[in-house]
Amino acid sequence: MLDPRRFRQDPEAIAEALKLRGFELDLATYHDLEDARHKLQTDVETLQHERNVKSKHIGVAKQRGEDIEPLVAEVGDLGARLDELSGEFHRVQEELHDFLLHIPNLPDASVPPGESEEENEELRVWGDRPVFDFEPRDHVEIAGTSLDFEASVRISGSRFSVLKGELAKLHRCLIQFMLDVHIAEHGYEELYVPFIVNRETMTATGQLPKFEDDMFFVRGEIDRFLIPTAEVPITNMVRDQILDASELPIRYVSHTPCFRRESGSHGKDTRGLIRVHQFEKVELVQITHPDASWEALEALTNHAETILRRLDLPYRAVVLCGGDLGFAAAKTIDLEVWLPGFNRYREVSSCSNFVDFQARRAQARFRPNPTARTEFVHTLNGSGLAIGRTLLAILENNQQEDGTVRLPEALVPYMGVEVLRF
RNA sequence: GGAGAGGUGGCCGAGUGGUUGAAGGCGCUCCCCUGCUAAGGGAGUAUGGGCAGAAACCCAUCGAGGGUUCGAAUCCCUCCCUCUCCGCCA
Repeated sequence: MLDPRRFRQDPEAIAEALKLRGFELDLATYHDLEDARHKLQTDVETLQHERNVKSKHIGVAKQRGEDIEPLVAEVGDLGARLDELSGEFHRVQEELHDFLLHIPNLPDASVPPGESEEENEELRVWGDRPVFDFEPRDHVEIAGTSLDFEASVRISGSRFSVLKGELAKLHRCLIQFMLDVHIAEHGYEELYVPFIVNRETMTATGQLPKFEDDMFFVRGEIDRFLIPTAEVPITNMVRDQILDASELPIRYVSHTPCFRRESGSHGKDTRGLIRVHQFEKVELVQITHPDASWEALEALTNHAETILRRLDLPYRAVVLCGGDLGFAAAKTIDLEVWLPGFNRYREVSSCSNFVDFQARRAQARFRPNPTARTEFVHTLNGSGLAIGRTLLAILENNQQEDGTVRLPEALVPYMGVEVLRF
């Protein structure tokens, strides 16, 4: 959520800034709501004050043993008027709050203009794309029967996967490898978290209220959702907390499954492991001091890149343009791995700084020093990395003519072999 | 799933209808005292909002939401959560 004060001060400037991401702010509605809110709040608080004062008089009079009837009569229909006005006030306040919850974060000044991923800006390219003296296959062909979509369709439907044997093991080893690096070398603390979360949690990180249709809903006594990313439970570790400045930065890493409806992507990426309803991810989250978040974004991105480099996977880093930026992000750097089977780069990690946008929704604060007022922390996250896509990148980049796959050195100790045969 | 007990500030904890945003303690901040250490004395110390900030003033908040009342931390209802015992279970 954006700062309501900043909003009040200069809504036009906010509208202008949001244009970069292609968001048209409804200023007329905003002004109507804000004006109504202001008037109602003043009126309601005046009436409440009046009621409080009179009630106190009654209390004092009663204690003295005086007749309180005239005083009670004096209060008259104050309660009724107050009920009516405060009802209206709360309706407007809620409407305004809901309006603000649907507004995306402001793009950082360094975010390039643009409408779609076509206009993302390439930051750097790493590694040599493999050259094959045969026609490279895609991961579905390479994995053969180890990737059993016939089974996953029977079990669940389209956009799920069943991995078998060595392929399933490689999947597990990738998770282990990534966790090991981030914990031992990058200073992250590992978390095990719930995969089913409540509405408040989903609202704090920005998935709700706007993107409810993209989420898997779990029916029950209270509304719950399957997490679309570990960012959701991890960032909510600090929801409603007042941290001590000395606790920052907090670095968490967690491996979780991620569940996505992919509702708007019918017919897109239907082959293989690229876009599925359930996939695994090792996620990095940082909670930082507001002054430290941009530096932290660089560090976090580098932590994710380290995994790609250790796995000898050619990749590039791109800055997302305004139009491609996610709802809650102020700036995002995507890491895209080269996929020979598709002859293109595909996203394996998305590293974002949300500045205080999520923190404000989550009421995640810290105290700069023992006597100071609280301030919102900054939150960041990035995949380190998406497991399924990394897995297929390894298959496709390291395939050999005979259909075997040579493992990157970093994985050999985990797998116990150097070459996989499917 | 059954029975019971609870949810109050950073923490512990008092408070069953009236100047209670909340006693007391711990912790923390500042000051004083003390030749180190230990200890002592004083003052301060919730969050958000009205309102960019400061002061003053005002409003809201005692798990959440409703209700009763002139007035609710306190009474009533619904929900959520925690703990104890029993049952069940990996």
